[in-house]
Amino acid sequence: MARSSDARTKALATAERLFRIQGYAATGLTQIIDESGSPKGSFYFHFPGGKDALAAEVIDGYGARGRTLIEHLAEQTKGDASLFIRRLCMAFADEMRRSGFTLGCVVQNVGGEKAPLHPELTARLSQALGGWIDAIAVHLEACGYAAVEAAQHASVVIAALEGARTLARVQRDDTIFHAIAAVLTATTPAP
Amino acid sequence: MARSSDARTKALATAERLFRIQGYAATGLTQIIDESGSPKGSFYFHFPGGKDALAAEVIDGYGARGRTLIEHLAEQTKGDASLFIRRLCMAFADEMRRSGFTLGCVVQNVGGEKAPLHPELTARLSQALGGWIDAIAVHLEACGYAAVEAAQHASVVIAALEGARTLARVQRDDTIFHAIAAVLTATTPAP
Amino acid sequence: MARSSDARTKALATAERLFRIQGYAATGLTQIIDESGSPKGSFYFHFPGGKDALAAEVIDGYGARGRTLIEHLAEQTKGDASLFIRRLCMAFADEMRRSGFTLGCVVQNVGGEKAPLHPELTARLSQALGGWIDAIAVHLEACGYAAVEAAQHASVVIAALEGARTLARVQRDDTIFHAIAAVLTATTPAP
Amino acid sequence: MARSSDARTKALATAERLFRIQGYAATGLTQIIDESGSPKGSFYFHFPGGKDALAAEVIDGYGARGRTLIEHLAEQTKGDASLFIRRLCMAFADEMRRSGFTLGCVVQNVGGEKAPLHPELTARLSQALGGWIDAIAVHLEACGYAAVEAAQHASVVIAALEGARTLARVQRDDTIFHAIAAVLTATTPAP
DNA sequence: ACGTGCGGGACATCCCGTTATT
DNA sequence: AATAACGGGATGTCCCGCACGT
Repeated sequence: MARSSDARTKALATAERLFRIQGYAATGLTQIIDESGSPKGSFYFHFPGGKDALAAEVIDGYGARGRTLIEHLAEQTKGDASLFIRRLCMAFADEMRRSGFTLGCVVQNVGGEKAPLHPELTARLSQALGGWIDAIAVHLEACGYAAVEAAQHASVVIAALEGARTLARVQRDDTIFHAIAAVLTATTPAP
Repeated sequence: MARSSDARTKALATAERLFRIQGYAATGLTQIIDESGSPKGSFYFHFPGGKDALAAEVIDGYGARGRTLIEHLAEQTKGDASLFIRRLCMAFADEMRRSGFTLGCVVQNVGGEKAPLHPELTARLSQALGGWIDAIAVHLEACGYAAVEAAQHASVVIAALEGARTLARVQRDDTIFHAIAAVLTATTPAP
Repeated sequence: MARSSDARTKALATAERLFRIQGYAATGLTQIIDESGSPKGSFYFHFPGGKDALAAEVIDGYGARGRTLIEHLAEQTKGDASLFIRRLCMAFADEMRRSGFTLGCVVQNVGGEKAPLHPELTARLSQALGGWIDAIAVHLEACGYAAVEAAQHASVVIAALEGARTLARVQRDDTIFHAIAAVLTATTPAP
Repeated sequence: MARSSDARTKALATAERLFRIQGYAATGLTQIIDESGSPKGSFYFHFPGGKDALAAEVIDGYGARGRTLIEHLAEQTKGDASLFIRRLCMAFADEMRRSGFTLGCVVQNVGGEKAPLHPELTARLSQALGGWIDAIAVHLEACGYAAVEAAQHASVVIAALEGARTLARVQRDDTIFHAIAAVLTATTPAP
């Protein structure tokens, strides 16, 4: 069965990258089309809803992949909440370093421009965030956290990592991720 | 005619507000001029460097005011690190709630669009962040933290609060600030 | 919809006319678009390089058409250099008169604003001029001039005609073209 | 007696230079004011008529100085029309070379943008040109030319020199001035 | 699914001329 | 005679969304 053209896929990947680096408003459709090498004429065939529809798909995909990463890490660190958090922080630090401190978070960048203006997109962003927090909370609970503390700690982990990306990009330094790992594992129960 | 008009001040205040709500690229000069009621013709008289120069001043002012707020809170909570952190989180939560979950952070929004692309602005953003972290670290040390731990904890506080704004705006909920207060005060030394 | 629209052609023709009357800087893109009736939205589709790219094409076209005119006149005056020069001067005088003494030369007008500032455009202008001088020199040689004198005389003919346009426009009088014809044919070999 | 401020003089000199290099429309008042170092606030005190009034004075001054140069050269070459023309051409070539092939003619540049649009300025340009041609014609007559031929030859000399500046700037080469000297002295009466 | 072209508006920037103040 | 500030418009550029035809 023929899979749908890769024009869609390439446009989505390029848009995600540019949204993470430049944000939503600063990224023009022209730039997305040019850099993705995808054809210009059929953009509105693939994305009838235009730039917002593309952003919606980017958000969903980015959210799902983030959740998958978390679950993958959780499986590798069964029962050890401290190790899990450290691994998660290091994953963020690695990506940041490898990208030359250029990659931000789609949720943060798009949310910072659209949150109060575009309810539908904001709901999607909230879902992405919620998915990550849930996945972390599930694992923390499996590691011995009480339900309420697990959810609370999970949300703080995500908040800290989100903010850490801003710090790391602006300071061009990834030590903040180590700091978070240290502080947020200080109270974890022994595995 | 007034010798020194308030056009500059009004433009800066409006720009700061809009940068916090919409980000940098999504905020047009026209919107700043219109909403601030400042004159159009003399914009480049007041800001010869254009939009970037205006952003630079916004960043510096925002950074300085943030530092002042932190130092003010520190004076009110002498010796009590836990109380200080809780007060700080509540200040963020209050502003977020009062703004209807619309106000983000200048550093986060501008940094998310400019960090890897505009070194001069990025340096200013880094200075603003550094000022906040320093001010917190100074106070934590005064509360009994060792120097290294004080700096580390201070940077995590800022990272968490930065990220919390993203969460709060997107989820339209300020409980994240309480979660941060709870988690980050779990290990503070007794006053 | 026509597969290949005439918007390009119309924009180029209008730009040439306006450059000849008003020069480059004084001619706005808006005026070109308005007067040519060509669509605004697709201007940068047709001329991705903007105003400069349009000027480059205008220069090339104007240069080529000038050369064609010269070669046409040369064919009509085989062996008679004096007649050729007189015909050429009269062609300039006719156009000047018919335009109500408004039409200058693209090379002169664009060159006067860009010559030292824009090397690429200047090179194109030089090519246009060189083409005209070459075409004249070739014909003069065919009329009995020695190679060196042919090239020299050709360049003087072009210089005089260029300057004559300035005189004619400013004085609203085309007698200068007759003066040039008289002076520059005083030394031509008999046919 | 106190002479009027040099702000006027500096503005006029700078405007003349910029008009010769860039033309009228491409030269902003801001640039004139900045480069001349003259105060901005009092520009409209010195030139109540604005940019056009300044241009008018530039033209008059440029025309008068050109006429003076011609008369000076004429005095140095009494009775020798051929030497006079050669000296004149060399003066143009020298200035062109010394300026790095950047200086055009005020009459040509301003006339090319304003001739059909601004009768008053055009009249001034015509007067400047007429003054030069007259001065040359007077001298040629003194060298033995008949009145009609003197006037005719004078106008061709000016036309050729005007056009030569365009060629020289665009080709970055001053040989055209030598060519003109050679061709236009081929028929001069012996001194 | 894709290239070409259109429509109209917004962008940051810079312009020239005029004020009130000194 | 110069300053600081304004008014409003124009600049070139680029945008997003949508037509066509293939």
